[in-house]
Amino acid sequence: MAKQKTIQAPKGMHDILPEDQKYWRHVMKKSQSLIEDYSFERIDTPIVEPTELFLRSVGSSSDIAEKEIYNFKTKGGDDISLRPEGTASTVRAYLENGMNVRPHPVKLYYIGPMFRHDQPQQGRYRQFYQLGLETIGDASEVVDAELIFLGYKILDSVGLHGYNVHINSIGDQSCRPAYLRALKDFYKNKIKKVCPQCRIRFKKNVLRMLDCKEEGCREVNKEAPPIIDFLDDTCKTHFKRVLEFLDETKVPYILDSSLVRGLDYYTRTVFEFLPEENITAQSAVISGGRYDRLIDMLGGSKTPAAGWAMGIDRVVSEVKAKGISVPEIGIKPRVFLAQLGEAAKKKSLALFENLRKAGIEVKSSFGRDSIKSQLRIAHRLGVKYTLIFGQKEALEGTIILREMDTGIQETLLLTKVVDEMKKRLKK
RNA sequence: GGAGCUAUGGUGAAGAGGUUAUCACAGCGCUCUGUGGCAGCGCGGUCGAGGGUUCGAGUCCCUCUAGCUCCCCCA
Repeated sequence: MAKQKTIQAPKGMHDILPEDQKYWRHVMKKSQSLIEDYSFERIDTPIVEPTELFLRSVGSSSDIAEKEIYNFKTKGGDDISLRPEGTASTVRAYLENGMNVRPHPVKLYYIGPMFRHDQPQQGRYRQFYQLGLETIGDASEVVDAELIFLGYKILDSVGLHGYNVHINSIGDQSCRPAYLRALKDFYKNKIKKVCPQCRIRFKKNVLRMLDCKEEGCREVNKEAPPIIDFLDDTCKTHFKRVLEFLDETKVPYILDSSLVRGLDYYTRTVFEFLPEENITAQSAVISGGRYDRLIDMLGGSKTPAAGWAMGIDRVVSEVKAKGISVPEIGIKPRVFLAQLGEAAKKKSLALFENLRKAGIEVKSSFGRDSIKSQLRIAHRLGVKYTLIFGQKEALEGTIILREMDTGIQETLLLTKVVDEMKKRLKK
């Protein structure tokens, strides 16, 4: 029979191999414990949702909706999408499960894979993992600040330092329209100087013109009126107070009037965590903001909320790149149980379990037959002792204990072996 | 959507048109059911896929696919 050709993972998707699991576990454990200390509760939602949920939340003119969404029809004809982010699902679950009657704010977090049909490159995958926080039902500035502070603490706790919070306010329904008009006026007679993409943005979403990276556009944008000047009193006060809270927390932040974010649902505060140096399009490890209108956009009553999402893949790859040491996963064995012959093999399983139950870090390789290969494995594992359990021993009810460093062997009674091992390993 | 680079056993590499594709490490097996850390021997690739040029291609050309990277954009 001809050899079958192997199958690759879908484009932009990859496996997380055993040797990398410790980094993932480290990042998730550290962040989860901090988040739970701040009384966020975990929520898990389906990885697919009705496509309309994302179109309504993220905005139909956003890149996510226009070209990055994985959508398909079910056999029943429903239009379904793989989730491109977590906030919409969380809010949907909040509304659907009547969480609006719980004491507010409702503080939720999620961890899981997200999907965007995008061109893969460094720090950017079609399936990637996010950890996100949402605080629903509290309009006060301290919420924004707490979220940002917590993000900073999380990066710190996994061992990543040197990140700045880039922050801006993009106003709300009452003051943003005036700003958008001003922006339109500003760009009107400069339209031939900006890139083609921006000409489209001019019609669809002027705000996005501000964070265009094209050389020509950046030049133009320098002259653009800053949104701060257009914030109304409540938005301005909100922003000011968020910054005051941040001053207290000592989180390093940078005011960035070009930061507008790609999702339509944001109001007022928006922010990104970026490294001090070598900023690229994929540098943001955490980003988020306030979204006071999303919940009513999704059919709830008007409820203020704020949140952020962290790209776990990016954090993990930074942790690896920086050589931060993380705890190993699994036991490092101190005893190897080698067995040979049918009789011994049969009894080995029970013996292994007895040793394990006694708290002895033991490994074995039951499938192997030759003592030679078993000892070789024992050696590679770096165990201190190997227990050799053969035909003869199984018959006599004994077992050989070999000290690996010296090669000294002695015979023990099978009934005594667990106690003896416990005693020896204590030293 | 646009651009560049890459693609040889599991991993890392050699092979710059010509006999059975080389090496290291790892894996597995055997020598060896009774002993490891430097043993010996063996197994496993048809060279990303498909076309083309040529007497002859891993080696040249084309297309596709994937990986990496950049633009766009995002976590």
